[in-house]
Amino acid sequence: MQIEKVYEPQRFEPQWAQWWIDSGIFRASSRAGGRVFSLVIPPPNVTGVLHIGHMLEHTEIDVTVRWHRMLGHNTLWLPGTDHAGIATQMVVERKLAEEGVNRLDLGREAFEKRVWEWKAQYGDTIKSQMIRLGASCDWSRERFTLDPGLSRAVREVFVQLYEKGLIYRGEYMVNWCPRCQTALSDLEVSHTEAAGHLWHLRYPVNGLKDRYLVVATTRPETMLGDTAVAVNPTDPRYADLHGRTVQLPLMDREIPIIADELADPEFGTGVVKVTPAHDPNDFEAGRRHNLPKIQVIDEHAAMTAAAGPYAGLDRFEARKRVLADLEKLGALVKIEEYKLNLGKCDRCKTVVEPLVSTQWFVKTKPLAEKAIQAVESGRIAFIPANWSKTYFEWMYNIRDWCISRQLWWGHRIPAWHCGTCKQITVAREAPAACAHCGSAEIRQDTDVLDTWFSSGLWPFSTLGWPEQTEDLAVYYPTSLLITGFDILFFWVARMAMLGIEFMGDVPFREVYIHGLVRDAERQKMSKTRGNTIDPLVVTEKYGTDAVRMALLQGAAPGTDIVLTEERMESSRAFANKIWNAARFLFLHMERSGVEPWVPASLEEFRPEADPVTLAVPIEDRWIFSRLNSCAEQANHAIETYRYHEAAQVLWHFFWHEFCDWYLELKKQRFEENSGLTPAWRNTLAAFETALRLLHPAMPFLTEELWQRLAKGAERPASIALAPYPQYSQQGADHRAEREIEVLQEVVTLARTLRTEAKLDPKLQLSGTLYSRNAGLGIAERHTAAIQKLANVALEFRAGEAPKAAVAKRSTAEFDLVLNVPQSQQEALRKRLDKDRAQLQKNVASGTRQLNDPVFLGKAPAHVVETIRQKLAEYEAQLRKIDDELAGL
RNA sequence: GGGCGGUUAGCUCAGCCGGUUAGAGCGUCUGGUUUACACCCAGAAGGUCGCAGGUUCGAAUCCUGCACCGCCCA
Repeated sequence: MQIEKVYEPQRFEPQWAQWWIDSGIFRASSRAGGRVFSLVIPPPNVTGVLHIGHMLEHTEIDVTVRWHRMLGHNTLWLPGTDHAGIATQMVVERKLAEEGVNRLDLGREAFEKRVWEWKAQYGDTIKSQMIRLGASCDWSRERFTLDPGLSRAVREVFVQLYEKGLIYRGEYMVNWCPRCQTALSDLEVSHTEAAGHLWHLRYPVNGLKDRYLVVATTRPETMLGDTAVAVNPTDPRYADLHGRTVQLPLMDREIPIIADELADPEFGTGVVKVTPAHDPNDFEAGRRHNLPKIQVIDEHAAMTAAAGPYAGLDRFEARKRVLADLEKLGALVKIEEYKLNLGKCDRCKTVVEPLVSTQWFVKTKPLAEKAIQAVESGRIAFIPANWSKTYFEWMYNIRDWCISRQLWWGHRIPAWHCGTCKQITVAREAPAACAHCGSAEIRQDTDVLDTWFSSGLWPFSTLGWPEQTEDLAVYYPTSLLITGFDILFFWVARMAMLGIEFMGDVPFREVYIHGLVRDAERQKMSKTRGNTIDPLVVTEKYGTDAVRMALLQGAAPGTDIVLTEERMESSRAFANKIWNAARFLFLHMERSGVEPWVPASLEEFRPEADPVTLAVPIEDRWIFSRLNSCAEQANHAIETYRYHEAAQVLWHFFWHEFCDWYLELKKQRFEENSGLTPAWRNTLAAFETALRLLHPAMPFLTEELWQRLAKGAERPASIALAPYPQYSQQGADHRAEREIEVLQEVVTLARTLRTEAKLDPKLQLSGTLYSRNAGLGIAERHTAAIQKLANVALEFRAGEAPKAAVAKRSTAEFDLVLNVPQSQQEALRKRLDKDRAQLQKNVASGTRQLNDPVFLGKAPAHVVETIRQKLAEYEAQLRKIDDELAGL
């Protein structure tokens, strides 16, 4: 039974990753029955690559999913990808540009073909990466948003919403990206602060000599499209001008002065220019006052013919020329520095241009109301709960959703325009004729839908809707969604609205919002900063399990995750520790002539008694009690998404209980050629149980070791299908825990004393342990173990240590005196002084409380009692220290 | 402008529905060539819990204000 000296995950991780998929153990069955746990993946971009944020997300999902699977639940993790309209189209366009081709030259059909080719080439990258990282999803149910079934769902939803009047088409102000050549929703525009200017322009009032109005603008080029100026109706400065006109410089156009709330009397001069074609607020004002819209900037951000002499110029060039010309006219009266908010396209960072155009919209208010209600009533719960506030904030202020995109990669809008009667036919399948006039001269709308429109259906479209499939019946609503806050509005909110509308029930019962992965300086990771961590690179370096553990350790709900090389190194050390614990066991198994073995039933295991003494070895009783407690904590932590706590509990148990104490105690017990004794069965069962506890967090290592351990036994095919250890009341052995605690206390006492006295570690010492209570008897039972672990031979005496004893150290229960040379007195005195100060503080604080009648009157009895006991202990310890100091 | 969150050991963070001497990992220091592991073992040092008030017998924990940092929405 050879096992390599050092943990080398690269040797076995890829094999298990592949075996898990090939063996189909993560395939869900809708007919399996039992409690259901289902979850859909937040679909990554089909042509993208995994970044460390995905790995965090997938690790958290995987821990939860594996845990449910081990609990025996009917568990489904449904994977898949998103077509990511703009992003993917951009990538392919860039690729074409390298070949000197643009998409318009190519034509729509040929372009779409190229994108599909691209998808075929790169579409499986994510999948292979996820497999490598051990994601336990059901690949037989993998979906892509442009699959025929999901496309059908998209058309069905579009048609139904249209028929309900919740989708409309109309001419409105939208965010237009001049580079992507498409409309964007409000969410796809990110606002950044930028240094700019506020230019003050002077417009002469017609019919009043020497009377001018001064307007301030950050975008002077739009003045070419001004069709009014506005003053506040309550502003006395301009009350006499209502109904008059001004003469627009450069264009020499007469435009009205209107009274409208749009003008804020407090801001600037209190007069604003009104450009209904190029500003959303002005657009609304224009509607209120029936103003004409003059479009002076086109969809390429160039000036239109309506801009007169500026026609054809780029918007920024036009700005310079307009300013220069205004200055010549003396119409530019002031320039101020100004911080402005620039709206940029999320994808390409081009400054968006507000343009009036005809687009499709979803009327969101009625959908949002139900989605709000679902969270208010608790049918959807956010974890951490605070995220519901952000959700409500957005939902209450929701605006209609522009869903049409002037792209070629996506779901084509199922609407046909009639060339004859100009009416629109919306249909699930391509109609032969116009539904209104019967004309065959119909053409499908050229726009595609916002990608989020299709991902909004993800929790049910992936399960087969609109077919009433078995999967849909069993796995919808999904149990949980784990995702990032950055897509709370884009995706989570839309799924909530659409799921409730079309399924009549919420799409998920809980939403766990994870944090952001940051670097050692707490910086966000980004390609431009160059501080990204490639999951596959670090996985190769440290092992997937170590990276997972490193991520989990930081994954406290509501906080960001700081991932550093040091943290991954220490996690690898943990993995190495487990590896070596296994190695230790395997070596001794060989010496003892023990074959790999696991219990026939992996449910609860009861440690067996020694056939001679008829007693269960104390360390076995203890480790099973500790396992029981660890199981309780780990289950609770995973159940409540406290991944950091699960990681910590498992880490501490394995390293500092199983390795530091249990295996150290076991070392003395192994015998050559003993065969598979009850004690061996206890040890192997304990180790096997510990591996199962760790499996959701570290699937590869635990599978590798478990398979070696369980060789030949009747058992599940994989540790992933073995039961997750559970707490049981009978499993708690308080007497065994007390025994080992005493042992630990005495051993630690002796070690501390030895180090403090700076004694040769190899020197075998003698000493005396004193105690006034039953602890003495317990310690005495473990004389041999104490001797071995602390290298000290003890005598045991009832009562207290002699006052004058030197090299003495005490706990509440014990005094330990080591027989050491007299030369250590100064070191001892320093330590005693320090301990004394702390104890005096404690005694003072306890005494104050116990002398306070108000405290005694109001504090609960058990608190008072605890303090009373503690105080007595402090006082006793203090007396002993005083005695020892006196003896020095 | 509106909203949310943070400030605890050198670093990264737990703890916060009030109640023992505030914890962990990493780092630091001291010592260690015990045939599982130096990716290790043993031990130690290190914190006025951002500041100022308040509530309470009792506050890192609850309330108010302030400062600084971060994020989201307009």
